[in-house]
Amino acid sequence: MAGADSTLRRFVGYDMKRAFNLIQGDVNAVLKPFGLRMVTFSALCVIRDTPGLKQSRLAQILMIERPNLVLILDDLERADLVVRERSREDRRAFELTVTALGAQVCNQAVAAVERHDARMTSGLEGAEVQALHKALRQIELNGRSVNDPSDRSTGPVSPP
Amino acid sequence: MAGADSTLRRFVGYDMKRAFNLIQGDVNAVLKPFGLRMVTFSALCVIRDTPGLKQSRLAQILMIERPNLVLILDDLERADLVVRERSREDRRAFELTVTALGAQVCNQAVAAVERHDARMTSGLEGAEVQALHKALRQIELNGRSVNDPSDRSTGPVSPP
DNA sequence: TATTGTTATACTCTATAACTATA
DNA sequence: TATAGTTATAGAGTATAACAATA
Repeated sequence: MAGADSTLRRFVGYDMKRAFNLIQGDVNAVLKPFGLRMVTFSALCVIRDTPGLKQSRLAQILMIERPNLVLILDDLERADLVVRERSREDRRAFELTVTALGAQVCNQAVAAVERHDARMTSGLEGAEVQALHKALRQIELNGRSVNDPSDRSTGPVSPP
Repeated sequence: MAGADSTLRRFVGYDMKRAFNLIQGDVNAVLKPFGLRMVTFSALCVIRDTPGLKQSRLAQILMIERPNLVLILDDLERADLVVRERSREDRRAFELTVTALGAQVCNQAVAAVERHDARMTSGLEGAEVQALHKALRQIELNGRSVNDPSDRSTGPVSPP
């Protein structure tokens, strides 16, 4: 038989929602022993790779609103993984860096998430996983263009 | 330069979260004129394709908790798109069917979501979109196996 | 006047326990 | 006793307005 959700299975968004819900549940379980969630893990990685980063910039990179980032950084600072230091050039802003503990936890968490990722993509060949990354990034570009009419870099929206 | 989130870009989950957030925002905007959200649209489609469906079964199919489904069906019933009727065989249960209006709105919404889907996957060839569906469904299978050790149908988890 | 970080708030989505009515 | 649907509730995640300090 066809399956009760066969109409929905035609849509990428439906397959993606189901896959993502399972990934998110599993990755949060993987990160829990480190005291991290998906979003605090993401912030920790970006700060580690970009020392001195300002909060506004981090919010842009992760596409989250500034007010929501405050709580995420409070969380990371409380766990002694990240520090906020006043910028000397612009005393409104904070420069973000990871602590020694933060760098260590980040390394271990990245390794754990890599294992999680391998589990989630098992049964797919390397080329299939690369094609998946490519497709997801193309969709991200298309979605940005839809939400921001000034971005015509890839031209997927309706022609003039 | 490498991009501040290059560590995260290695993970399927990160690319998928970003792509899905954009898809979800766009599809909800597409569905708003129909008075639908992603989840009420999904429920409407499944009910239309499976007349007489019970609420418990629908919750299983869409992988949502029964209490949350109640509000979704209240929403659809209030809009006169779906009706709940007491089952004669089991008077605890409700049988779900779409109204004539529900069938009409479902048709139009499916067409609108098909156009949304084409927009989101533009720049990808048909074979790439098919490969995307395949990869997402494999991840869903892998994720189910992780969350339910009794499901070894595809064997992606650690061997005994 | 504009920007950085913050507070407060609200709205959605999701998850769990406990209730009712039926089986 | 077990199940179907419901209620109440609590926890995330997300979005906006308004404020203080600084530019």
